[in-house]
Amino acid sequence: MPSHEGEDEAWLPPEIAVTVDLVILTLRASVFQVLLIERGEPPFQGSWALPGGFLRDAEEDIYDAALRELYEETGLEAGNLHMEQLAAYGTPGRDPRRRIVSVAYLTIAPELPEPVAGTDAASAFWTPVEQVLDHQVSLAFDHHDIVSDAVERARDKLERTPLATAFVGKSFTITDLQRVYEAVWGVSLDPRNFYRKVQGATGFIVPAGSERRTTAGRPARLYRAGTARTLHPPLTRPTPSAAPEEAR
Amino acid sequence: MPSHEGEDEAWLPPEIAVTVDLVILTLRASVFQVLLIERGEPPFQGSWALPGGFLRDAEEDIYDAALRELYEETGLEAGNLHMEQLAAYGTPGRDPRRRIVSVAYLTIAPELPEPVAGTDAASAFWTPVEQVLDHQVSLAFDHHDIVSDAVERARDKLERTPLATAFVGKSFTITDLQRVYEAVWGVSLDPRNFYRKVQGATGFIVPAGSERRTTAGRPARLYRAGTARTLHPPLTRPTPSAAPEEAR
DNA sequence: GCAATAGTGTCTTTGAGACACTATGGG
DNA sequence: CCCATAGTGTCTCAAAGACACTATTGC
Repeated sequence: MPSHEGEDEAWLPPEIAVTVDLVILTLRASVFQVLLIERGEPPFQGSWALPGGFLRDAEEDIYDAALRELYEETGLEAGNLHMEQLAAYGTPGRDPRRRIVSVAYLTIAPELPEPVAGTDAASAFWTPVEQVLDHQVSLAFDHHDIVSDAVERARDKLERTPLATAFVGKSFTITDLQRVYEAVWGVSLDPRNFYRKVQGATGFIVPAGSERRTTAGRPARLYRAGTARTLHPPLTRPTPSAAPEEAR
Repeated sequence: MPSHEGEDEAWLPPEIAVTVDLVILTLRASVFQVLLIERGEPPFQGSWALPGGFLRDAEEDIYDAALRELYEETGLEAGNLHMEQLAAYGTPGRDPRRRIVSVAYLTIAPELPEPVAGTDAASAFWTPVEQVLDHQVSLAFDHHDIVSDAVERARDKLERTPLATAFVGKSFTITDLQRVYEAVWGVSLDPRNFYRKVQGATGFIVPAGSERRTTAGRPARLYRAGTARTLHPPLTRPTPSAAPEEAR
């Protein structure tokens, strides 16, 4: 990597501020929801946005910063939570104040006992993902795009990874899992075929002993997540383009 | 996003340098290769590394910076090339000089007429991907991890997107495509089944008129990439874990 | 008994993999 | 003719989707 574009010796790289943005997804009452906050400061004061913030200092790891923001915004601890990096967003002008590169994280949380607890609880709330995707609510910065990317990533990973188990508690029924797939994919699935496929995916779920009583009907067996990191065979999503004819 | 961790008013976000790193993948003589350079400056002077560099200034878009580096290192222009963001890498200490966040890009190039042309051609060379994955060559910084992630991404996208067409020229034969899959996945495929699957994937390839003569054998029909953005049905990779039994 | 949910079995169609065969070029 | 590569057909098995049926609870 010789000389930087042939500039003079005094050339120094531009100094840029780095933030993390969190797309925290969950199911609440079988509805696929994302955590949003109302911004208390400019820019976009009063607008809705993803939780997030600047790296605390030049020594903080990006992943650690995401964990820290997660805790500050929701009170959630790292344990048992799925969090993975989504992408970096750094278009000049995405923040009107200054140049910022934001690293977005995708976080999946099981349904929580209380709406949202944490430092900024007052201004944080769950919103149906569909309302964001449909532009029924508009978000600050490029956060709409980030949510879109995160949802697409989640939908995709449901097919070939046990990600769905991150949406439910340690023990869950097969019907619980089905609700995850239905809510995230926005489809309805045949429970009998779903049973067969989930059971057939090696290492996806393993029996967890007891049963769960429900208000009505036969009690369901409980399962917990298996050790598989990928699903064989995968749980394929019903093709949204029902008949992909004529691709010319 | 109220007060930043309750620090005093004078808190300012840390200033961080942003770089781009390019994982440029291609097939050369049916071998899956990645473009590496020999570093001419510290740190890691003399080591092999991915091409890349700092953002030129605070107004340069990250994607544009990746395009610029691509041109500077290889002479390749944006057109007809596949380039997508891979991920951000920002572990403190990954660069011994200072804190750096690097945004890696995955680039797929068709086999090029000459080895590598460009500003830094002298120090750039193609290396078999397998040698990098196997640690037969070691790379500066965390570039080994970046290459691993890039290869995994490419392998994955071959299954469900027409990414393979980015490895070949505008016109190609089905056998050309098969060589891409075989080299990237590191497997050998049955040409007859491959034919059926590629032809059956709607919008993957469309006939391109003429035929191509080869040194021996029947001339092959030429195709060009179709308009499909995803493959239905997908071209599934032979399960590397042949029999994923006993996932407990 | 009835309502409601959990779980099983069976049939049909589709696609994957194995592999025999035909087609068309150059020597 | 032979060799090499291109392309087709056929069989078997696995998995997806549709859907009838049985099982176990609360009332």
